[in-house]
Amino acid sequence: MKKKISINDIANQLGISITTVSFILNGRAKEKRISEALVKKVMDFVQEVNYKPSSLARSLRTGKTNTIGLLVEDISDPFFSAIARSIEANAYQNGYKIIYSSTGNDTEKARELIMMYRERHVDGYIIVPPEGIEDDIRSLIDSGRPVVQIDRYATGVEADYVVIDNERSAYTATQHLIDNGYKNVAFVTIDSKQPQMADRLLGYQKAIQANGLNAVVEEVAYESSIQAMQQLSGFLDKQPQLDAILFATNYLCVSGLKAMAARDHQMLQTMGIISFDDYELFELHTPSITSISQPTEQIAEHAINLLLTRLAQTDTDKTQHKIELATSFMLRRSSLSK
Amino acid sequence: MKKKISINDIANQLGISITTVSFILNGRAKEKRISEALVKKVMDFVQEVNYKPSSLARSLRTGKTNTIGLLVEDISDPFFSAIARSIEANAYQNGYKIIYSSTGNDTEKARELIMMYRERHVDGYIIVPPEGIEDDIRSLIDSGRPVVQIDRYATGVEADYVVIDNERSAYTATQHLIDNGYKNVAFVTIDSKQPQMADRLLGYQKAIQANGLNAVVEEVAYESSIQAMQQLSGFLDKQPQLDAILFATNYLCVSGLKAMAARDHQMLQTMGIISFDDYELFELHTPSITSISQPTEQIAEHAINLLLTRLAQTDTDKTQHKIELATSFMLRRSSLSK
DNA sequence: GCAAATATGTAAAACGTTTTAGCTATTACA
DNA sequence: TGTAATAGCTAAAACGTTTTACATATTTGC
Repeated sequence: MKKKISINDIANQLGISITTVSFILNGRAKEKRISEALVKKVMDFVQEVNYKPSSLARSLRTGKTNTIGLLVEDISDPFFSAIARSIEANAYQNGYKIIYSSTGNDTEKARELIMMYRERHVDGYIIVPPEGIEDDIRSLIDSGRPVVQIDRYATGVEADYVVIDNERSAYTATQHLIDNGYKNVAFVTIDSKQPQMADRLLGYQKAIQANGLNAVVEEVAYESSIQAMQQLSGFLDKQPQLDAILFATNYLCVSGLKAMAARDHQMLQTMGIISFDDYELFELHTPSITSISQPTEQIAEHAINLLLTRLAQTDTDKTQHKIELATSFMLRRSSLSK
Repeated sequence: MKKKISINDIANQLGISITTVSFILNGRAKEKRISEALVKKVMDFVQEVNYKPSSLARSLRTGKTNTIGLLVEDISDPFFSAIARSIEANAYQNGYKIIYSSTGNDTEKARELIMMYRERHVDGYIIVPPEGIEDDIRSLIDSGRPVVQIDRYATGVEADYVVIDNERSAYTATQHLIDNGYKNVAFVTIDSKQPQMADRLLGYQKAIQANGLNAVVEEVAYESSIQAMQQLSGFLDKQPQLDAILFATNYLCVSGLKAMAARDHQMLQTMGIISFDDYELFELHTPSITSISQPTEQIAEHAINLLLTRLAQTDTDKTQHKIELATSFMLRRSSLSK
């Protein structure tokens, strides 16, 4: 348990000033005209004693922590963990570390977490914003801390975001079902008014309307898989005419699949099913499930790039960057027609 | 973009010393006999200006960052992300933040990450150790930094760990297959000599031997799902006598399922299948797949508790804590008998 | 031979806390 | 009245960096 060595120790042992050591360590030797000989001497010594600067002290002085705060809804959700993985890889390549948390889509928790991140002097934020977090995000922006939102965005806040084309994706999927002969297409979503869900609903509605069909929308107050499954089971009972369902999220679809499997295995074969968010399960399921796949790597890449750009520029550019990515349609089930 | 306020500003504005403010903020007012009146005055002021102490400065002074470094193999793996989620929840309740990374089971990357964590003065470590990381972990322990390993452990290192009873789980699963009439049970694993895999193999071998059967072991050099699927497809070709397979990890099983589905759908119905690590997919798969489910919350809870205990005690207790948890057998497939 | 330019380096402040050691005024006690 | 105890508060060092502003010696140009 040897004592940690500091820049001071180095300076003392070498009989030079800590300023010199600092300059050398920060690669400003040429600029500061430090002799090659001294540079070598210091570097060798640093190597020998395996000195590592304290990022704490450095951060205190410079005001930069090289840390990015990542706030997702649930890190154990495959969609978010895939994004987290990509963000992490990108960030590390650029010398940034990630500190993450799950909000559980709870506004109060998210608010607390943002406060914690602030106290820790996180340099930038990547946030999946829950409802009601608008002011907190605005406050971050106003105090010069860059924020990039992903998956959805807080309305009325001029923070960058990268999302997918929800309305078009939902429209295309619905139209696809209709084109394949389904006439009673339902939309199963969660009870959220956030834009990503609103847009999906809108896309569905427009497609239904364009084809002169009847819209059937079921909002699930998702708490647990079991509870959702029960609600959906009841829904299926009440709407026996349905021949297809578009699910707004992958976990809703999973609950739906469970509900159908539990009540009537035949239904799984005949029902037209499409889900938002791809999932390994959908590929292997019998029958396999067509899905709207989100480009997680692209989302992560755009988000981190936006953030790094903001972090690099000193002047606070006020123009908001809005990125809307296309989804890819994972057409699986050849049985996707009547 | 108002200036950040410091303890100094408070002291100045109130005409008192920063020492006093610090004592009050740290709840040491009574102990230090600060008058109630002054305490209130300071507290009110702090509230009013919404002062938040800089954790950086505090950490620099105290040497504690209240941060835990989490190093898993891959945060986007459902098993690890579930653990991460539980660890996160527990840590936050105790005032700790998590900073995480994925090693990809790459020793060099893990080594770098540990160095970064060190530089950042992470208080404690929770690590899924790759092979060859023994010295680095030992070095952490020797310098008084607590480390808890999960899922597996570096051999010959006296660091706490929490794992599952791999040998027994594999034995039980193998025996279960045999009890149900399967006679040619293979074990599909990855090409790793790490203890968790070695123990699974051992459990399988002992069960096979106890029943006087022949062991068939396939080691997959897992790189991608596709590549694993191809290798397994070849394996199935070469071993037509097989009637059951025990998979050492869930992703191997998924690759196996894909391989079987691609070549011969009938095989899926007749083959006895059990996989390590439960996965939502296994429940919904047709037929559903029996699995050995790891208690992720328990693993997380034990890990964080071990770590917090170490962090709390000042004396460096050298006794190593080894926790081995039981798995639960998710018996799914009623067809799990010939 | 002397001013200016250049080469090589350093002292000290600052970042925002915590904590040790101590100071002054009042009260208690005999 | 003199001394000890207590109540209430504070000065200053320390944590480990970065950075501004300057110091000293050497070389160059003429």
